[in-house]
Order: sequence, then structure tokens, then C-alpha cells
Amino acid sequence: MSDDIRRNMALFPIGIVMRLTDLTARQIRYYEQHGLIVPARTSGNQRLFSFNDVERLLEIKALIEKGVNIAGIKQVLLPINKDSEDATVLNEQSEMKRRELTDSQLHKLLKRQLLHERRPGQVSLIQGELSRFFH
DNA sequence: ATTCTTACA
DNA sequence: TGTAAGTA
Repeated sequence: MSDDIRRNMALFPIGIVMRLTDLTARQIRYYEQHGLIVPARTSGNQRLFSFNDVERLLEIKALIEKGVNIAGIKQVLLPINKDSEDATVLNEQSEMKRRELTDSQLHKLLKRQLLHERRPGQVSLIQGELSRFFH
């Protein structure tokens, strides 16, 4: 899929990303400091963001709005898992015949729950406490 | 006019 | 996080 290069093309400066994400420059730079995003730089040291960067920032924003702190976001966003490869390995893992979840699957599940679902009464497992669910 | 880094509220 | 200062 050569569409990835397009999504990773450094295109827009921070000003545009601010409007696209409704985040302040302060926040965007802060998330970068914590390794949540790694925008490219121009020869003049100016940041250039890609579509992937913007999408990632939107995910970060969603998590922040749900009360997740930087530490928690790192655990949910940093693991750049390869589920496709994971699926293949799963069929060969005779040891875990039972419906146990692979780490990446569990991670994917939690990420989805954290990014979307949110029923009233369901207390969120956020503010770093999320770390207790990862090994 | 925009963005960048640093630093303090 | 906001914002002021001094640059590039």
C-alpha cells in the first residue's frame, strides 16, 4: 500500500494543524516533547505535519478529553503494533489454546474502548491507573 | 505574519 | 497550559 507515503508526507505547518485539531501550539509542541508525535522539520527548523500526525493528534485530543494523562496516552498510542502479523502467530500458538488475548489484541481492545465507548456509570480506568493492565 | 525555544506564572 | 520575550 503505497498510500502510506502520502499519509506520512510532511505537509502543513503548525498553524494549520491548530485549526485542524483545535489544539493550541503549546499543546501540540508539548505532545511532541513527550514523543507522542514526531513531525518533520524544514531546513529552517519549522515543524511540518503529515495526515498521520494530524490523526494522531486527534486521538490524543480524544484521550485528553476523557481524562487520560500523558503517561496513559503513551501506553495506548506508542505501541505501534502489527496485528496482521499477530493474527498469523495466533494460529500457531498451541500453548494458549484458550481464548486468551495476545498482548496486542488486549491493547487494541482497550484502545478502542478508551477511544470510543463510554457508558454512564462505567468508571474510567484512567489517570495512569491504566498501566496496571499492561505487562 | 508565523513559528521556535526558553522560562515563569 | 497560558503567555511573554527574543529570534529565525
